[in-house]
Amino acid sequence: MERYNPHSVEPYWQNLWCEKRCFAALEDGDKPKYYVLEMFPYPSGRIHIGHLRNYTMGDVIARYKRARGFNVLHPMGWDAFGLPAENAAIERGIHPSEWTGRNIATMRRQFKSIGLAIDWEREIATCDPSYYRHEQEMFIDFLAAGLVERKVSAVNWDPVENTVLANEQVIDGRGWRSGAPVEKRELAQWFFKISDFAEDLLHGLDRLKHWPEKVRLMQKNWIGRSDGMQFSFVLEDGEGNALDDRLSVYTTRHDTIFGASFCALAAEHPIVAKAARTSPEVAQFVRDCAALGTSEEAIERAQKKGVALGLYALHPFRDGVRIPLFSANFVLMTYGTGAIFGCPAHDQRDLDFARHYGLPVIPVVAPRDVAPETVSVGREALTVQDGDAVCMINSDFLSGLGVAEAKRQVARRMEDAGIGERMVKYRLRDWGISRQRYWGCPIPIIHCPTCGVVPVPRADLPVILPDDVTFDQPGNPLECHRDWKHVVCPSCGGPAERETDTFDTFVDSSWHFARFCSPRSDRPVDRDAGAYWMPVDRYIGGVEHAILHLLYSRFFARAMRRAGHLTVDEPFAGLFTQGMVCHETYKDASGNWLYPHEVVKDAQGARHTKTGEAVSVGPIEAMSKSKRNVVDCEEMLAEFGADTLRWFVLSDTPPERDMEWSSAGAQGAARFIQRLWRLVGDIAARVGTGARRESASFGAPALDLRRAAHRALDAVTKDIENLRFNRAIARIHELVNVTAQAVRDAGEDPSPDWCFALCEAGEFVIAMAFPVIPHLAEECWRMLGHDTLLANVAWPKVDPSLLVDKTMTLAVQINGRRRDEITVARQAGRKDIEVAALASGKARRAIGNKTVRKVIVIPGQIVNIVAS
RNA sequence: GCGGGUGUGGCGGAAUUGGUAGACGCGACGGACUCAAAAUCCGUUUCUGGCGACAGAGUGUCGGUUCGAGUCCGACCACCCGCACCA
Repeated sequence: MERYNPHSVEPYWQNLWCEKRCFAALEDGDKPKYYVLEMFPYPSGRIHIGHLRNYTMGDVIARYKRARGFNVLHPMGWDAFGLPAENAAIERGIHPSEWTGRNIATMRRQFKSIGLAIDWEREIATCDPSYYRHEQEMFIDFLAAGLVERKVSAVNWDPVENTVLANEQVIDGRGWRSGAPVEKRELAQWFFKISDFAEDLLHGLDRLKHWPEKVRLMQKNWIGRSDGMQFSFVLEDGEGNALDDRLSVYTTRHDTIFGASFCALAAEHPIVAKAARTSPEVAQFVRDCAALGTSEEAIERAQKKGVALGLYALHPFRDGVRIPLFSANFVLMTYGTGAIFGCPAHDQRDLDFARHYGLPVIPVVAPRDVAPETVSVGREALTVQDGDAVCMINSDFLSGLGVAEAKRQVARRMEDAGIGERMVKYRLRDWGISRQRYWGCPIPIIHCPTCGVVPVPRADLPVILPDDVTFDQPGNPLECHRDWKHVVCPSCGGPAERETDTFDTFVDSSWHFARFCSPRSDRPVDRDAGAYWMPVDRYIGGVEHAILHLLYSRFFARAMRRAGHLTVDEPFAGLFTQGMVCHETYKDASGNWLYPHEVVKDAQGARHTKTGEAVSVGPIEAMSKSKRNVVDCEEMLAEFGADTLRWFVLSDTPPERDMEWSSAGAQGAARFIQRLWRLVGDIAARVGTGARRESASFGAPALDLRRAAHRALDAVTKDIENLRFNRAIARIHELVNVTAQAVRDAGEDPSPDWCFALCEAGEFVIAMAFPVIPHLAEECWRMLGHDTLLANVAWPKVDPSLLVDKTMTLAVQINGRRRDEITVARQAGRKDIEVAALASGKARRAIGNKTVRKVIVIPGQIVNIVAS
């Protein structure tokens, strides 16, 4: 028999699906909608195996949901702005738009060759002015709605390149390209006020039932709500003279106020700056802190250091108690008020600091059953959990109270005294969106010397990125462009300058899911289309976007709703985070990374294909260009065809886990493809392609096959619904095995009941495999005599009566140990089962001369005989 | 440090959520077909002992609950991920 040739078959069906517009998303009819979306790719050049796996998962869902009678939206677009295009321009002299355009063309062709059920009519690219003009318009909407702010903020500045660097471009405190030490520079930048939504973004997580718990938790921690209070201390100098300044601190542990033994201020705190004017020691400390750098590593290594300011805070509840003020390097100016009170007894960091500077350590919370005077603190701070078992000690009017009640009392007294108030704070910061880059969406703002900041009038949108820029000098090409930024002020008509910053590319990706609903609309989102398709029912992508992209998108949906563009505020009802594709790593004797195709493995081990030199095999890691452990997707397609690759990347490994690519695995998938093709060929050869009628009666073997087929269909349906593709594939394998055996059993000239059962089993296999291997499935469908497109055929129906057997098989255990298996009628009662189990020879032998004490019968599952 | 997760054959992984551990695939071994190879097909494949029927052990470790534990509870070990001076 000839072999199945994917290279001739696959393009045929791809063209036919395209011609018949099978995957165009329709909004008509009574069907329910389903919106499935994979995170859109950055057009980096070529697709890799990770893309293949990611988009195949979405494709399976899209095809399955279509078969289940949904109107499916499954679009594709390009996250096309970003730094690599500018780097290509600098390194290879190719314009970013040309580089990006070529990559898109290549990747589109590659995606089409893997047979994705995409509505290509809805394709978008974020670098297209027809896309980003709406982004500019929404920025102006958000500005009007008070969701945008301009403020000064620190950036990484490369003094040689004369440009701002992203955090990832700063390596060991130096610019990645220039190698120059990076400076902190204060620049006026645009911010989205995402922190306005902190509470809503936090609460919204509770409703996202179809998100992985892990991602919800990560977002929750990122938003970082804390409930505390902010209050202020009266200050004195060393001689006891009252100061005008008050010291405002934020704490979540106001119950421990009687344990306070110092206050610590960030080096950038205004009171510290004031103290530095008169104290050289403080001034030196401030300089040291500034020089320390801001990398997390540096912060981690730095000792807990501080300097006394010579000032004192007066305890709010205890007359005459003076608490010394320090500036300390572990206090952040950017959180709370930039100042804290330290309670060393119950906080390790405060304790380390207090021990170092010889400050008192007063325990204020202790177990109720311990005498307060016996509580002492050693090297470890006492961790206190709130609860009935602990109470306040050494704390004046709080002593004896529980932690929660103590907090209430302190808050009430401070509020009554007008020195503080309860306050909620968040870790979440506003989203800085200004980038001093060329290849991004221009920020539609004009700076006028007389009118100040003026939004570009809507009639003048889009602000288009100029093509004629050069990359031969450092800095932002838009800044250097000879005339682009020089404009007249739309407000006063005087000379003015355009904003030359562009948006962070996360802005582009924060609303693309909405644009797909109506990609050619002259509004950002057509109201009806948005209301119909949103939210995305299933969003698929890597966990690396668990925080930023997903949080920004959630913010955008809220902001768009406020501006009237959307009717939902959660963009993604369901989220699925898929694992990465990994591969072994290889190095030659001199330590150079090798590509997998440069390595052969045989009995002697791994060696170089050309030199024959021994190769060392390293750990299995995520495919990356730097370690060269990548396989080219197009080469694999040329070798195996799309179906084989699609089948392989979903087999074996659960989709949320990292999988290992291996050529043996791909070959195994290829074998299955051939096997399925032969099986369907065998069935067609035996039963013909004519009409088949359900036989009036089925022989036992044919009925068994039908049962297996319906059981498999039932299981696969549930598995696909739950995205357990590896299990679905295992089930399909099982049915293929059973059906292949049945073909042999049925013989060359099968009876009508066999014909029906064989056909049914074959068609179930094809229909179930279709979402994963659509080309072969279409081909097989036609082999069985159908002239319809399988892409348009409904998912088969399970006959529930075929899911139950006439008999059931139960394990028989003696004292929890399996000894035998019995088969009884499905309707057998507990007593019948017990009798059958006790009659089993093996069971009897295991019982021996022991006495049966008890028999536990779980119908359908197990019998356990307890004997002693 | 804080938070979360995972641990099952040579490997990827199943196990109806407390009920026959190892489905399915990969790899390996044996056999058939072939002059030969590829392809294909049929077996075997958790470990130990035994020719065998069979017996014993077995889901990171130790303990507990239960007629029954991979699954639940407690303690520990190992690895992975996220956040990280957040007051």
